[in-house]
Amino acid sequence: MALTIYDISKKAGVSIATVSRVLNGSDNVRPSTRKKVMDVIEKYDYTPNAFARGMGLHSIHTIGILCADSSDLFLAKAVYYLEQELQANGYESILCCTGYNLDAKKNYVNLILSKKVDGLILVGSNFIGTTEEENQYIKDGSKQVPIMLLNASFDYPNVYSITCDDSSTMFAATSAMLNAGISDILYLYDSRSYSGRKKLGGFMAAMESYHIADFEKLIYFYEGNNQDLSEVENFVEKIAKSGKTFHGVITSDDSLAIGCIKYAQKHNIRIPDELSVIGYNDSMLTGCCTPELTSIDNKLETQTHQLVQTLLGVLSGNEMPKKSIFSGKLIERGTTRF
Amino acid sequence: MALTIYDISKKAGVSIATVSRVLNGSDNVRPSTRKKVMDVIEKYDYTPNAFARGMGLHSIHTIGILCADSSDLFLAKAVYYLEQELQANGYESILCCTGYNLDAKKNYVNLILSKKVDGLILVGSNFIGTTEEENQYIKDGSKQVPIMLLNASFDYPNVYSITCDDSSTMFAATSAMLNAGISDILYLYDSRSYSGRKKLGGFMAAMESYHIADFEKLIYFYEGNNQDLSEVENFVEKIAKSGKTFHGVITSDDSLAIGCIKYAQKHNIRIPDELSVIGYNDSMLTGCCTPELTSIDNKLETQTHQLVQTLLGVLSGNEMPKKSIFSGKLIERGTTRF
DNA sequence: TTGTACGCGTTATCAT
DNA sequence: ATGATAACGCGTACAA
Repeated sequence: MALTIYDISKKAGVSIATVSRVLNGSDNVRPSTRKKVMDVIEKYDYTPNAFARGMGLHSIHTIGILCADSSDLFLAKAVYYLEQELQANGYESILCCTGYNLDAKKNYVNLILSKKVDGLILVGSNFIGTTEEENQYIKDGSKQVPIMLLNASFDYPNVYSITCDDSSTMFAATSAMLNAGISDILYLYDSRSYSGRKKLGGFMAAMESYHIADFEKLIYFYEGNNQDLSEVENFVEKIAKSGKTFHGVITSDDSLAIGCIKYAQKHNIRIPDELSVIGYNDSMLTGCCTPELTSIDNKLETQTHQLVQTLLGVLSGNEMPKKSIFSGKLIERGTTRF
Repeated sequence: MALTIYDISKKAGVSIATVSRVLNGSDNVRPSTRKKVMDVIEKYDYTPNAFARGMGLHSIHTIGILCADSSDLFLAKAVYYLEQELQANGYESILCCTGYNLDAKKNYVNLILSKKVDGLILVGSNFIGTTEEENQYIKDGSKQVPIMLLNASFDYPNVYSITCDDSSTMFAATSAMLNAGISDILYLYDSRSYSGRKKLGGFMAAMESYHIADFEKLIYFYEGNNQDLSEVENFVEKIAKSGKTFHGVITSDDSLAIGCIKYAQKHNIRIPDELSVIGYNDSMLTGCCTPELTSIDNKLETQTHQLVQTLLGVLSGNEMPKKSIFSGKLIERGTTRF
């Protein structure tokens, strides 16, 4: 059986209150007493029981992190940065992988809230639906703890949003391609999430502002697993075989772009001479192909930093910005020549 | 303030003991009483306080997961599978990213143990050092809870190891390349972890058994970040420029193999005609290059499944295998022709 | 500066 | 089948 505060107090010849004071760094304890207690604590390697502690304190410096799939390149990196920054600030994190089912997410939120976490971070815009009904679970949760949204935005008390301006970033990227004289652009996306809609919106706005006719016919939604690059390649091949022609590709995720490059290489389509490609997220995948993939850096590390700082501020009772919006940046590599 | 079991008992007109019985699915409750209580619980959306519960139960079905870097492709996937399987079995997981510093890991283990987790999973073989001293923290931890090692092995009471037989798998892969008539093989690795040493050992054993002379001169340790593929490419280029020639490459990780392929493509070296390449982990990177990368599948999902089942068995007090070893498999794709 | 005693919300052990 | 009550280990007023 593990030692309790009573055992320590007895061995040190003081009361439990004194041990508690030493433990929690109270000033009102004589140095000699403090040392006496510390010696015993260290000798027996005593650690206070987290449950008993949490009961009184009503918090144990723990943040719940929810993400759909921690093996997704983008989400994994986000989780990593978040965990690191929280840790550095004395917080621990409970991770839950919810999958992409909105119903399941609701249950996970309740589950993790019952753990009395101090805050909740929802990683990825797939946590935000389009209807009020779909977002009710966020409203409910926000009544208990602050909820932080990474890469998504939702207006509600005690809900804070950190995003990259996907819409205007995508607008800029599309414009760059259009300016380079490429107007038959295939747009590939695999998520209708908040962020996914913003990206698509930015693309469409750019196409419209350049008065490109019938551009919608080159917009495709990919249903499959974006980690299966061969499947993506086949998807693109089908589009090409259906008679559609395109000299540019813009995708909502690097993996989709890689699939396009694979397609092009298979058919000896030269990149970027005959086909220009832009991905999204600026992940490690950008470096795995030849030529390397032009992509959009959405400043993930900056976002996660801001998120944790905002959360810490909220938990300290400070007034913090409800929305923090960063600008993405087009990182030009070999698959484009603008 | 959240409702307590007292509030519920009062509203339902029963004692807290009865509420507790309903909550914990005891049989000794009259159906009508159970329904009465359940109605109140649902009406007020009551959830028992996890801390108070943990105090009594001495556990709250939580497993600590430690990994060096949750954004590493292999580790991320492992974490995902583990979290899913634990969740499916009613366990939650606390994730900590420790980094690769052995000292830091020690602190994290203590930290997470103080949270009263029911077990500890160390993901990745970098948690095992070569000296007794380096592994002391595992011995210490195992006195409190069972420790599960994924992709590493360590002999000690209450420590369980799940591994892929990296050594013999690498031996087989190397042999396959040698049988294809390629004997000047560049071996690239980026980790001296338990698993890293096994792989290297398997490679060397194969080379020796085929009596290849001076093969050690083509073994290189890559110090950099394996997610930076261009850096890997440069590393390979330097080796080639130093006068070394090789017609085969075997790496300890897919990312290193991709770097080699990038090098080859840059110099118009035909794959697999002039250069055969084998990676490790069978990650999504295998599909991102043309031709696709031959790699070694180390059965990660099988391993994580076995790990969780073993852990659950141990927690239930069953006698479980101390070591579970699976066989890896060479997945042949376009970068080899055996 | 230090100690006493109570409260936190459960579960578990007795009675009834 | 149900109720009363004692732990569980800690933080913290309040007292000394």
